[in-house]
Amino acid sequence: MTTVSHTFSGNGVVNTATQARVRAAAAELGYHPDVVASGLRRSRLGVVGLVLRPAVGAHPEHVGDVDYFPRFAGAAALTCLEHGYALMLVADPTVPGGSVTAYACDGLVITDPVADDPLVASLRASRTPYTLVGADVNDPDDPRVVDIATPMITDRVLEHLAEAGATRVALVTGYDPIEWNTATEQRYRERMREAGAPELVVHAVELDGGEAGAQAADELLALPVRPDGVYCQTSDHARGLVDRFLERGVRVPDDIRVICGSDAERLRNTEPSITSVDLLPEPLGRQAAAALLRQLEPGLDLSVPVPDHGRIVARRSTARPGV
Amino acid sequence: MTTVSHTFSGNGVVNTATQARVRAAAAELGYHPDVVASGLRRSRLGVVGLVLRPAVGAHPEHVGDVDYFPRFAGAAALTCLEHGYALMLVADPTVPGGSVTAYACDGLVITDPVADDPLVASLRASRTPYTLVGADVNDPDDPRVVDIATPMITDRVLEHLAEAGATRVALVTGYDPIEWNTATEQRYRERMREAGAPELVVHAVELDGGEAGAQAADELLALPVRPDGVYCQTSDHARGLVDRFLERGVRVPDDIRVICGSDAERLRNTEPSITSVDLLPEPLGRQAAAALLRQLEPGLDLSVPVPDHGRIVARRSTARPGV
DNA sequence: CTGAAAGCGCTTACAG
DNA sequence: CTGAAAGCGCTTACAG
Repeated sequence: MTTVSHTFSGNGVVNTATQARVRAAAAELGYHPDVVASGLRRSRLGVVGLVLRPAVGAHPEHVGDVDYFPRFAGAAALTCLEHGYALMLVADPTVPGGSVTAYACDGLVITDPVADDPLVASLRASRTPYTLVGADVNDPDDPRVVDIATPMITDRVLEHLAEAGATRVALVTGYDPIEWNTATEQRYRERMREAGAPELVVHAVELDGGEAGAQAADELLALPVRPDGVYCQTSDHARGLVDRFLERGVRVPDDIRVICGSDAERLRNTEPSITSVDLLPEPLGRQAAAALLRQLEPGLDLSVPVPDHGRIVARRSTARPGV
Repeated sequence: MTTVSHTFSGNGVVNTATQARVRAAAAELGYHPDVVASGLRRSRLGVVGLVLRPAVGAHPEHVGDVDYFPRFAGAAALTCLEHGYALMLVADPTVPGGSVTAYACDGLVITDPVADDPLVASLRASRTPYTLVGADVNDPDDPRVVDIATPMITDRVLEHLAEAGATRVALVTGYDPIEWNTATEQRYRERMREAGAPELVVHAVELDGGEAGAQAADELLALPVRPDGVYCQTSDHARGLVDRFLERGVRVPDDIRVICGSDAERLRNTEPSITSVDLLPEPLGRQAAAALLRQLEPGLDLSVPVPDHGRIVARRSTARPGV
């Protein structure tokens, strides 16, 4: 048994000829080592977990912006596979009654952790390696965070709107307490204050985003100073918002320019098409996986490109009027 | 121990009050059942594996059409999570020296199995549940296949080219022995024979697709009868093919119409943009995951929409000349 | 309803 | 270099 174990794990010293005999016998018998038993014994399964926050287990229909998630996961998976790890997409184990599979992973990548994330607390307590994509807003100094550059992206968006001719810009953001929401709002308010402009912020619930976006449109149109530019973070909201504007006879982009914070299919082939930020999830996914693998195996040679953040895809909804 | 095991697994009978005490104690201690140990004992981990064929382990840079894979995996993952399973992206365990993690899964989904796939043979031998996406071309009657409707898609593509004015259509296909390649070629040849048209087939290697596509363009231009329409399956090939056409002064679509068999980012924002088939991987992913989950738990209530196959996204490269 | 005991298939010192 | 043995944390009949 020792010999077989050693030849497959590469741990002990085994005569090459013996190794060959072992492998030949294994092939003949269809034997291969049991990863689960080995994982139990060594407390190491060769699996990286990915949990998507917030709310994937709870509301599977709402995976943030649906175009973002598969691109992120795909890139992370390839990075893992290249280094002998599998990537497992797991449900949040802290939701009551939920699957606890996540705890089987050697480490976890968590996208968009919520404030005081209970899962992060639990991982810390059990000393499980983890990497966050976007910071816990109540713990901005955790070093195990992949930067998503929210303030810089906010700046770029506001500049783009200004160049498109907007002078009074509103923000439509969500309620989930994740960096993407809170840091965007914070930066937006800073910039408005610096410019002496009014801070026009509307919050929209994440669930049923189309309807929530329409309501946000109504709220914006009811403001004493009507905005002529809107930064709307999620694509569900942006879609509902623009449709409601049009219903009510408000022209996009002529009366109000709209930019969405996360690119998605539903922004492309519509009238008008909606400008958005491509968050470039692939390099982020590679980055996050690499950061975790480095914790799992400090010796690993992992060079991944440092991502650029937030490329703006200009579409009709921010074209200069008359263009 | 029995009591704790039973309260967490729901297997035996435990007094509700006792259950509450067990859970309270567990919460206080930070205890949760070890999925790996339980998996070892029960030979069931609660994990569905997904292996992407061909060649992901071997050539990670070449994941077929890169837009297809994450969309498929994302949809499959959501279906699994909704039913308490995790989805694990695993490397092919039959490649020598590769990770053997795939065998830890309760069942596997395999996309684009190659002819006489050794992994499929090994799963059959070990009676591991599996679902194939696209048939093994040497075993077309395996019932555990999710249909990818290659002949129907081929028909639609040829009709689209005909409507765009093409009268001599060539096919650029790959070498991998997967249904998508072989069934496309077979159907194409049938249709050409029926129409009394020449069968113009060029094979291009999958690796380094841009260069291979350029070479395919040269081959097509060297034919005695030059085609005026091309069905090019992969987006790498299509991109290289069209670029070479343009370099050599052949106009697309005026001289040759081009349609690509798999939609991808790189076909959209180029001059000319390239018409393609959106293979609608999301419903396929849901379908495949559901088929596997049904094998794992026959009682499961799984209703997934039956997918439509292959929606053609018309772009510039098949516009009627002069339009 | 709850303890004691065997065993899932490995890994890893430890003798031979 | 190769067997025998304990133990990873569960599950599951089996007594109490």
